Amino acid sequence: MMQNAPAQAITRKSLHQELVDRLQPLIISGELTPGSKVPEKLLCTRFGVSRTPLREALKVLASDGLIRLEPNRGAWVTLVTVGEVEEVFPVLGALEALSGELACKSITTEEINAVRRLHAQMIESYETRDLDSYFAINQKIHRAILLAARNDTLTTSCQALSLRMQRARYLANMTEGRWYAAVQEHENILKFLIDKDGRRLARTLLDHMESKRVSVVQWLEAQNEPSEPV
Amino acid sequence: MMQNAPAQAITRKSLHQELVDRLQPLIISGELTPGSKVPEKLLCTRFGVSRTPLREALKVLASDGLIRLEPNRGAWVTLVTVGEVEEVFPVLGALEALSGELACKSITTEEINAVRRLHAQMIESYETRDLDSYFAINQKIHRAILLAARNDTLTTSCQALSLRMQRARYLANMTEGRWYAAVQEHENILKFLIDKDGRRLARTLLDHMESKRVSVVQWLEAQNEPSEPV
DNA sequence: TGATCTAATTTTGAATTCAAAATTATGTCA
DNA sequence: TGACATAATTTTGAATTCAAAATTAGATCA
Repeated sequence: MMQNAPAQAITRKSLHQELVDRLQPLIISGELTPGSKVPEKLLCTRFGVSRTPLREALKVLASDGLIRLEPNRGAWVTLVTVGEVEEVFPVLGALEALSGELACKSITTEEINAVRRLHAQMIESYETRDLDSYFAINQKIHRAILLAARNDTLTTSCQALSLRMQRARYLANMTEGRWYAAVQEHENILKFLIDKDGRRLARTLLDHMESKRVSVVQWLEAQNEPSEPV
Repeated sequence: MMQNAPAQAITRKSLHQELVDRLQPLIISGELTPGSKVPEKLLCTRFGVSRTPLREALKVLASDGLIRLEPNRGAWVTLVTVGEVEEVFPVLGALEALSGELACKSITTEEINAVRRLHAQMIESYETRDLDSYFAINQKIHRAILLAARNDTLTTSCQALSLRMQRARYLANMTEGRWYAAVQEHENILKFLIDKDGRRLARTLLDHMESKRVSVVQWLEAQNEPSEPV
């Protein structure tokens, strides 16, 4: 009947939402192996919940494209394919460009300063070649611009797509040259944001995303070289 | 390792997916009254299913923004607010603009001819003042361009947002002037598509969406005039 | 009358149960 | 042995059950 309450039992908001929030990082981080089956039973044990809320969460994650449901065969962790990257990045580019444009219209001085500080931190991470930290701060900058756009729908859409790419982007090992270029792009992003030049910021964010796309695709193709593409 | 069968294999739809597909039209059409509670019990009876798959479907619809889940209080049909429209249309505009740009790169002559025919039909609906038909064909044109863009992610994102606006757009009674202007915009859309002028097509689609936004907001505000906004 | 408290009822959230499908294991025979 | 068929087991999908929360109805009293 009642299962013993495991270490960190979940009590907060709706259980399925909590599970969505907990499963996402497992997928992004690769702890749930891409291409593998979602271990329903194991996850139930781990989170101390029954199958009902877990399966509700899986339905939501499937509609976000993080997992794929095969009727009568279970749930599978999707893997980032070149085709998907080629599809998602242009969309993400368009959305980030919009976020830049809108942000320039409503961003406050304080918010700009916050981005300025984040940028400085990111440069520091770049100089010490701390990739993890670099990625994390990078994310924060993009998110800060997104929030300054004052459009929750845009934020949600961006985040959903971003999530799908995050696995790949995390793993994509930057070359020295690409890394340098990315930092230069970010200098421009900061500049145009300070200038509140929406047009140029949008353009730069679009190009930035296109560069990321190229970089991620290159990495993926290098990965697929030795083993099988899936 | 695990190489799966072709994606388009014989996939019976899962019950929850079937329910999502069935509930969407009920919400779009307004059969489920905006702002009202989702009648869980009634829907179970109507569709002859238990609460489990229905509730799974509701979670997915909630993540699409068509309903809102209030913990311990049930599911509520969301209503289109001015704020939401002001948020969604710009995003939809950016995505449709992208779709136009991409479509110009890959659309075939046959597909252009299909749009041409749809356009002609739409003009006919306009001339006979058949609003239902006009809306339906209008949708098909936008969808045809979207499909020509060859980007499933873009299609999915657009459709999801479009769905949220559809209720409002459906109800928005066009003024004679607005309707005429919309038809003119569509003349340009067709022209730039035939010319494969991605730049101008994108621009036109963006402006078109902006016009729609204004039109829908006006209608919504007229609605909110007599009664209370919720 | 109507405001407030309490009990009954309904609804919700989630665990459990159960049938159907898929997977794995076992046995048969060329 | 190994290809195939069949039985046992596991997994999945969905109905049912049950406890908790919310809502409604009813009673009490100022």
